[in-house]
Amino acid sequence: MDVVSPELNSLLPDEIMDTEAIEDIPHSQPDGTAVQSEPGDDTSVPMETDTPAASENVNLCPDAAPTEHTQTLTTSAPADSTFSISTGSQLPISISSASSPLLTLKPSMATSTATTRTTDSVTGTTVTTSGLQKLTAPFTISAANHQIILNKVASSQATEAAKSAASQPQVIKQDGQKLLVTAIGKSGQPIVLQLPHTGNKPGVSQTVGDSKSPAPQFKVVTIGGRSELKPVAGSAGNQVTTLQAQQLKTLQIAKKTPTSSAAPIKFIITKTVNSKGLSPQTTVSPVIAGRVLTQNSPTPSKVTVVSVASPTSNASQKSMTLPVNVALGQQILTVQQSTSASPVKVATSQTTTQNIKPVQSVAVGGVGGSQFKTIIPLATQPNVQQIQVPGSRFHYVRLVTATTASSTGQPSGPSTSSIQTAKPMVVSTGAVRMSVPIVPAQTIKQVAPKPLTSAAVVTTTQTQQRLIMPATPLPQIQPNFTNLPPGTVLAPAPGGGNVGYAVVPAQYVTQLQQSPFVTLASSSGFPASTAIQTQARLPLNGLSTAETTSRPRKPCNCTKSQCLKLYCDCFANGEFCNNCNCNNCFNNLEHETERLKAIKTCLDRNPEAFKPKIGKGKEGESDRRHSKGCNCKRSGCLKNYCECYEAKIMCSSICKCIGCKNFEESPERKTLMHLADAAEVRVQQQTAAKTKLSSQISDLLMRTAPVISSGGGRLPYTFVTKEVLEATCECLLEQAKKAEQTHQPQAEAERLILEEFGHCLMRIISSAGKAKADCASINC
DNA sequence: GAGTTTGAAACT
DNA sequence: CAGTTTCAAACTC
Repeated sequence: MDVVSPELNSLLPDEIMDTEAIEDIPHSQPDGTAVQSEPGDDTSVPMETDTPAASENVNLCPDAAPTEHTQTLTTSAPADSTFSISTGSQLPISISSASSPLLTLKPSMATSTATTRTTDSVTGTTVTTSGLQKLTAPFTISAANHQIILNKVASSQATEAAKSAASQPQVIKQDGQKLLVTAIGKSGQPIVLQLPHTGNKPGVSQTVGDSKSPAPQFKVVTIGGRSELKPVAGSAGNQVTTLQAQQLKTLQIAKKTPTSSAAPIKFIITKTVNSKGLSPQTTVSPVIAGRVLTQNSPTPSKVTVVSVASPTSNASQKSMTLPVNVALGQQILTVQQSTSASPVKVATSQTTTQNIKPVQSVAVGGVGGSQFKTIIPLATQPNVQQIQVPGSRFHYVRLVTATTASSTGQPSGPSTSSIQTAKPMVVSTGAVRMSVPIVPAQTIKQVAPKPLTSAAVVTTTQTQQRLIMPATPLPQIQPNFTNLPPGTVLAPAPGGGNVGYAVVPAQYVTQLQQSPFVTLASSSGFPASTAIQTQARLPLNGLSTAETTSRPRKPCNCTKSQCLKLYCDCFANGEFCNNCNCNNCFNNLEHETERLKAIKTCLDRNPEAFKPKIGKGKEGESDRRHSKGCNCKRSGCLKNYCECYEAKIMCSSICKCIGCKNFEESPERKTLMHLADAAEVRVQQQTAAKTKLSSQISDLLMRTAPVISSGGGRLPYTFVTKEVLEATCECLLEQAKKAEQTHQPQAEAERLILEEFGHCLMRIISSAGKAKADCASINC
């Protein structure tokens, strides 16, 4: 299976994290395509925050004994001890194990994430591990010091070396219980994760979660960003299991600096913890840029997520009560890098038999079976997993089909562990998974488009969706993220098994979910009920969010541009054409390749092509002005031909217009504005009147429906309904009370009541007349 | 709705 | 960078 090229991966925001299920082959994608890593994939997948390649290939455990207390990760990989994690036909990830002490997790697609679903060998609980993304981290596991060193695949050479040695079992030593993660930050400083020492010797089964052995803890350390511990509620189904093998951790570590985003930080953590032999002291010691965070947990079986270098840590440290199973000792930590320094929201898919509400679970699988399971309650439905990335303007939603998201646990005995069966790990491929930023129903602050390499974070209320990302491997296309329009949504492109992400306007997510594509691409069928709700939009060309939100974009009518040029407003706004009148439209997912080329062309021509034209003006000038200015010659800049006028801003000094009348003192402009205002008021009034009338008519029609049905030859409207009678009577009674309270004479009271009755009759007649006329107009 | 006008985008 | 062409929206009838 083809994989997305590293170049393409480099284009994808690191925040985009998707998880795919890792399954046994029997649970693999319907087509059975297991992604195999390609040599070319071993080449460094460029990441903007990568440390120099030379330093990425890490071998931090020279003293590691290759065979001591180790188990191969790919127990059943027949030929090369390589198991592939296929993240679906579009998001393949392969993990190649090397026989050397170095254990290489090599996602063939950097942006792919993996959701590993394994079946606990003992408890039979199915656990889903999410979070492999951009996992280009060959890591070594030190047998001497309990360290696991994760690092990116710096070069193909390293990977090839790892591959060549794949025939040999992976050696993971548990002596140190230290976990070293490198290449996470730009600084190149490794992160050392100190694995908990359970005190148990390797190979000795230990029950985790019971009264004797508290649940193991592991700490997830992030570089930069605030920390927020994602509570992971262990469920009753998290039974204690005995581990015999490595434990897999998948960490997603954001690199970006924390932002003002209110989105909680979450991690996608997949961990297969082999707490056996680990000392009771659970310590995660990340070394970040020389900083070492060491936190000791009194309860070795507890998982702690710690955010490092989080200046704005507002979330209390929460412990994830993970029922970590005691196992032989080695841990596999996969670090999912993100350019965001802020931690990312953990999104893991839960697939258990437990009666748990929408949850996301961390599935843990190991040679000895699943070691623990993490259940993360979700606010959203199981099939729509939101991934909020603080520090990013994106909100991601992972669309998970029922195959993986809601798959039931596989009751399996101790001998049915998927990993134990040594079958290639294959991420559920048939499922449609998308990591797409979405804007929740409520408008949130988002981060303006910034270079991924930039640590600066600019918050903005803009929520406009733009499209930029390639869905197919297009190495030659490298959009300038600096100029990318905000609000990019990533989604897997349809139809292609080798495609990665497609840039989808956020609102298109809903479209996708409801479109046949999703249904077709999804092996299990994607519930349409997971539609994402309303989404805010960015100010468009200076218009406020409210304006753009309340006013749907006009459909384009392009005929010759294929909607792949800036002539097309949809394309220019970074949106897919939807409900447009265009012909031969290529501005859709089906033509993602062409579209991406067009995007690149536009960006090459004008790096700011997708930036809003209306921006902040110079100091002393209007707050809003056209970025380039207009060039009007004949319209006097008083027609919508003029982009300044269209944006309801005045021309500025940078405009090159001739005969401009779009300035402050222009009488023509004032007149036009007044007329426009008056017209707008009229339109609003008319709209309100129509709305009110329609409502009334609808109400009347509903009330009179039985009468209509029983019709006869009578007037189709019987307005003297029970409700009308009651209302009339109430009016009359009220009038009588009023007369009584005011001590009116009886004659006067009767007069008032009759008068009120007359008013009621008039209202009834009036309504009847209107309804009749309107009904006649609509052939009622 | 068809035709015209207009100016931005694209092209040379 | 300037001139020309293309294009689709805005506008007019």
